[in-house]
Amino acid sequence: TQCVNENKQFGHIPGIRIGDSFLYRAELKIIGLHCQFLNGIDYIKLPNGKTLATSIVDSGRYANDVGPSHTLIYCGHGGNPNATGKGKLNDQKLEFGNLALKGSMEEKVPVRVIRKFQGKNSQDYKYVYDGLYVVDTFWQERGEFGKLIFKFLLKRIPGQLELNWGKFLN
Amino acid sequence: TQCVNENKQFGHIPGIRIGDSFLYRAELKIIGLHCQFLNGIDYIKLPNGKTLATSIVDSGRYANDVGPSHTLIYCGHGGNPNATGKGKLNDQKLEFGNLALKGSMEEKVPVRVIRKFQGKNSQDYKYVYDGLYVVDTFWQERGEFGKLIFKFLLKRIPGQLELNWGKFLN
DNA sequence: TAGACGTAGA
DNA sequence: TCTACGTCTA
Repeated sequence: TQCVNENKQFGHIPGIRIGDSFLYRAELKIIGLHCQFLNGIDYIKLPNGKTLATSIVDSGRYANDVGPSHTLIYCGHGGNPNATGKGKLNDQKLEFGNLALKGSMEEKVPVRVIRKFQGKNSQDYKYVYDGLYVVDTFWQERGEFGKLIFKFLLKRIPGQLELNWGKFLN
Repeated sequence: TQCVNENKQFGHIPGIRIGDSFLYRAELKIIGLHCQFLNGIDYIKLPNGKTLATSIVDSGRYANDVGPSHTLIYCGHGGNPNATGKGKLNDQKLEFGNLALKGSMEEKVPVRVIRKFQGKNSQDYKYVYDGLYVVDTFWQERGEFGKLIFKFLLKRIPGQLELNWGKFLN
């Protein structure tokens, strides 16, 4: 219970390099890379009450726009349980992780991005640290289930080690 | 994905001592103490097709009969989803983990026991290795939801380091 | 108490 | 696809 989490931090985590891979969300949490078991967006609440995102995980469950490029469109959370369209559907609200990503944009504070690479077999996957991104902008649109969702455009900070996508996709 | 799991083993795990504690089920899996994320009963299938239990976790979610003694009554799995009485209720079947515990009894192969000690706060808990037990006998009875459940009586093998229960309960 | 980008195995 | 003694936060 005395987890690294209590010292959540922005930016790179000392000792963790871009391209480092992990098998379990629990590892990300212990290491401090992403201190949430299930939630895709982790954030810190500042003394002034404002929240800023520290890290996001793209695991492929949401309709994120992802690929071997330097930009990433990440869906907000809430409203569409499990992204399956089953359960109660609601418009997403600008709260919690969504609000934190907006805060990160306003303050221009970089967000760690962790990507899940999924192979053919369900057990064949990895979480890979992809480095720091800046939230460029965000907007609302109708999701596949007709409800409003947030979309955040993130841009990878230039000059960071390139991720070898081919190494993880096979 | 190359997990220790592929070398599941019976008996003590080298390097792990009675009283060692852990925070996450994922740790137990990585270490090889209990190679199941959620399931309470882990087992090995022998070449002859028979299954034997390697380890069980008592997390307090089932109506196990537990206490600082050298015996333990462990409920079988299945039939009562989440042990909440909600969802489909069925009689438990003598299959999977339940069948494996029966096998362990017949072959007198010791089973590792891991206990979850839960404090007042939900985050205040530990999984503690309690050593090796032998399945003494088992029976069926009606559970609180009217369905048949299995109960396994396990006896702690004498001569092992005593667990300091007071250390974990507070 | 519900809800969240969880994992593995049958 | 489903279920399984998950884990945290709001």
